[in-house]
Amino acid sequence: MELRIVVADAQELLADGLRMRLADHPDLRIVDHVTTGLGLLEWLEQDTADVVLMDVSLPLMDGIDTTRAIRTRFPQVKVLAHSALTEIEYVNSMLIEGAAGYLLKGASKEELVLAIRTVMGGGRYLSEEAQRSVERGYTHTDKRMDGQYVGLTEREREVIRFIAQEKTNAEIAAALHVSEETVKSHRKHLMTKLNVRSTAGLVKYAVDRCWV
Amino acid sequence: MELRIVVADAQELLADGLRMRLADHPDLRIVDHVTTGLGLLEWLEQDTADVVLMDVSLPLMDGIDTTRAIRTRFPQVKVLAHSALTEIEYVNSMLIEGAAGYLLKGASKEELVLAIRTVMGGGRYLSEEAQRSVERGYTHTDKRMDGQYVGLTEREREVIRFIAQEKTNAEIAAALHVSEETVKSHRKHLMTKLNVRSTAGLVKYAVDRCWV
DNA sequence: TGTACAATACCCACTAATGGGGAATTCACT
DNA sequence: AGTGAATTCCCCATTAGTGGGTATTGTACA
Repeated sequence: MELRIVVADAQELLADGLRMRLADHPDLRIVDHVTTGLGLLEWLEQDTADVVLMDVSLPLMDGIDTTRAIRTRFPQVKVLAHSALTEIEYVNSMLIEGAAGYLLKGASKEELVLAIRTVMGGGRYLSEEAQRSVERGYTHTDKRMDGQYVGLTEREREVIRFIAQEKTNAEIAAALHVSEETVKSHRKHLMTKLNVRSTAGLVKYAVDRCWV
Repeated sequence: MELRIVVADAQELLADGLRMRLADHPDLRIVDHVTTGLGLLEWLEQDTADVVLMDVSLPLMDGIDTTRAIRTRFPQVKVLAHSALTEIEYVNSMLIEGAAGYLLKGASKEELVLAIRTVMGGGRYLSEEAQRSVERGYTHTDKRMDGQYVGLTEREREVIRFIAQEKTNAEIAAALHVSEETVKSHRKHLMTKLNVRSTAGLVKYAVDRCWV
């Protein structure tokens, strides 16, 4: 009857903190922690878990992509998002990719336990701010208030990475062997999809997803 | 003979993790944790500490500014930087502002204890990557290899905050009641001081220092 | 008491980026 | 065969950003 929990967070210290908070719940056992999304997938190849406490901002493969991979390859594993980010973009993305809940890192011990038990019982758990974020819709602009999730293409991901690395359009065009016009086009699509007004918004998105 | 340690980190969970890691060192006691720089200063008004484990990225007042304030107002308190950031800009800034060491968040239990004992013994402790960062100099460009720290002025801080918030020059100019040309001028100075090539670099800096 | 420097504000010229509008190609999925 | 997504490229008008300056004020300090 023991729940096997894996923590996916870039900070190992955080896993220790979670262990401490679950100390008086012997049935909720943190069996291991991984620091990257890819690491988590490899771990799940070797071992089993009931629930993953998944940060959105993970190196190598972020929480959103990793959650999608888990739904495909390990559908029996519950994903409980565990992040400091409250933006609708991330909450929404995680839920669409299959997360059973979204817990903020500032949550209390009691909320942590409640969230884990809720998702293991087949329910959905949303922290208050995550719930508000979903209800409020996109904050950056007036567009896309439907909250519809639009994924980025591979090419768009490449371009936004370069942008966040302070590359100019010309440099990106050279690196991708396309014309500068194409890069501008991708940039335009990125801004529309992510509902941002400027490069600043693109950079913050890339940073949040550890794409830099 | 007990060392009083205060943890300043936006994530409370991290403080719990540190407590766990120091569990078998009864003389190293984490007496409290605060989640903002301002909160730390208020705490020090009321109580005493021997050492502060200070994250660079703190809300309200970041680790760099808070360290400067501590050196002035509580010079007897040792500051040990504890961050995930390894960029020379942050390592350098913390050391110049008076930090006695720079520890990475991925450090082991043993390194944590060593770092605390070193700074309490009057020494300076630098994590390997922090040491390399200092030696390597600025990474963004070829300029400022001397590693000299250049602080930002109040006005520059205001402007970089607006930029990271996706404001246009016209909007910033209106908000500050100056001409658009002045905003451009500040932007130029910011890029030179921070050694970045584009808005992307400015945004990342503001995000790292929790100025957004 | 200069003078040196930092901070702020401003101007001009040039380049880059943004926001409209399209459009052609390929490829996958009906 | 048709639809749609992805990628590629183009034009044009406007705005933003970059890099070269200058002027004023105030402060620090030799």
